[in-house]
Amino acid sequence: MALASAVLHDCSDCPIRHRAVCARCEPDELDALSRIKFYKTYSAGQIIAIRGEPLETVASIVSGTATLTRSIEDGRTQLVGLLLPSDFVGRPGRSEAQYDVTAVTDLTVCCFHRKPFEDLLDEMPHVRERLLEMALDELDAARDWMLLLGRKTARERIASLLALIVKRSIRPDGGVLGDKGRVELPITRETMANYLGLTIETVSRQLTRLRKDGIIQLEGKRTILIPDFGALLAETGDDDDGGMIF
Amino acid sequence: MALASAVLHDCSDCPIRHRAVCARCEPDELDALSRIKFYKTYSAGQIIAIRGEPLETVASIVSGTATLTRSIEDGRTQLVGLLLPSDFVGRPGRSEAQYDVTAVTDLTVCCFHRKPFEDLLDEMPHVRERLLEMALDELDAARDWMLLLGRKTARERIASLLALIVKRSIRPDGGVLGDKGRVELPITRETMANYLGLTIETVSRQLTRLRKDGIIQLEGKRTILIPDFGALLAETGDDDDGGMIF
DNA sequence: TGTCCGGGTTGATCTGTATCAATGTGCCGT
DNA sequence: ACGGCACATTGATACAGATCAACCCGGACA
Repeated sequence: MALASAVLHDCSDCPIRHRAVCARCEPDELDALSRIKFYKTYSAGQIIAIRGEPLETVASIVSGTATLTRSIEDGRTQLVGLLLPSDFVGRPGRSEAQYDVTAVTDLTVCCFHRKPFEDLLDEMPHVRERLLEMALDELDAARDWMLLLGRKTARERIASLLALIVKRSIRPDGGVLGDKGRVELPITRETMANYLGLTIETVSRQLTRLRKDGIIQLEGKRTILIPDFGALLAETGDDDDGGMIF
Repeated sequence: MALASAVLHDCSDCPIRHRAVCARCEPDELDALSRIKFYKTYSAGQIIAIRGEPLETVASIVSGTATLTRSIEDGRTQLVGLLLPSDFVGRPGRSEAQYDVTAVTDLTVCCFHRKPFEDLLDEMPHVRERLLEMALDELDAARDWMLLLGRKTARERIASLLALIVKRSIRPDGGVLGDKGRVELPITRETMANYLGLTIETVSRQLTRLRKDGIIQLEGKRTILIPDFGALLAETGDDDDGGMIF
């Protein structure tokens, strides 16, 4: 298969590398995708989709951050997915949003209408194969998060989240976004709390504790320096490094 | 496509209906599957796979219950999946177990060696399509569970688990396993606790509270009667009924 | 028939995190 | 330069659920 050695391949003129859609595509397939794709932008805080309401598009995140949330009427909210550039959102075969989707920063997405996208899937079996791999990766990530939510302490949760964001900042090609050891948090304390199943006060307290213990340094509210990534990993409660090599 | 009207189709002589593998298969495809399948049995408590160790098979649960767990060295354990008859376990393309898999009752599984199964996948695109649907369903379930683990109270968690087991006891063809309103718990209090992110003591206490409040009746340790399923659902903390119709 | 043992329940107490409340901080618009 | 506001930190207290501990129950087995 041509292009197979490149794990990810740019989607024609897409400024980012779609993890699912464009990997392993032939040039004519990229053309076919290009004909049905279109871009959309959202501003920070904007609601993209609401659970239960019609959603007739699927999309790749081009830039910015979005969240998937589930919540109960009394206001309790749980973040169930963090969408970063190259992530895919939307489910082939389903015409209603299953989660609330919100832009937490300014956001650009590359969209496809669901129906023509599904038609293309039938012509490009490797895209469906790739979607299956991604879905299984997401499932593994969700189950890791279940361990975090069910059994980890507040401190371990914070450390795990920071480690996750660092790992996600490292591109699959090995390049690093930004300085090594400096993490730009793409989310507020409230979003962190909703991801971790904690309150913002507990998030804040544990961040200061980690700072006082020398595990992290805070540079402003949103930038975190990690002098020793191994020390951070040791705080996550995980046995292993989650498959990272250093 | 023949057999499409039957949502599930028996895999040749399999005593159960595989949700993924055999749905929508043509007779010759069922034959091909039959040639590479084999059965295995485990006794209650037996370990089937260990995270990180080689696992060269995928399988469907025929009868009995198994669990997927993740745990940390200090003993904290989180159940990340409950495997009931017709569930699929194992990941195409991966040769190591990602979770600990344990039989909690006597168990029969229908196995396929990974490699020939993957080869068949390439010849039967609808099986991969079905696997994608299942993976996405599992992902939705995992995310629902994240809401439970992150934000629900102990009482809501117990009610949610009971509701889940009731729902899973209802076959997709509409038939009900066992009496309506009578649930046979396939798992111990410890397993329940590990699924719900609680301790066994809390599980026990909340079950007695639900009993005293008339939501459930306990008949022995493992059998639960639910006089009013709606009342149970009202205790789960969920807005809706999860797509069930009554 | 006794006792052993895994699983379950119940009680007393402890503790990590939530809750309630006050204060700090940076940024934007005017 | 100055409110005003959203976001964040810090402190005091409350409480749900964990922990520690005792006891119960029923089945296996000598």
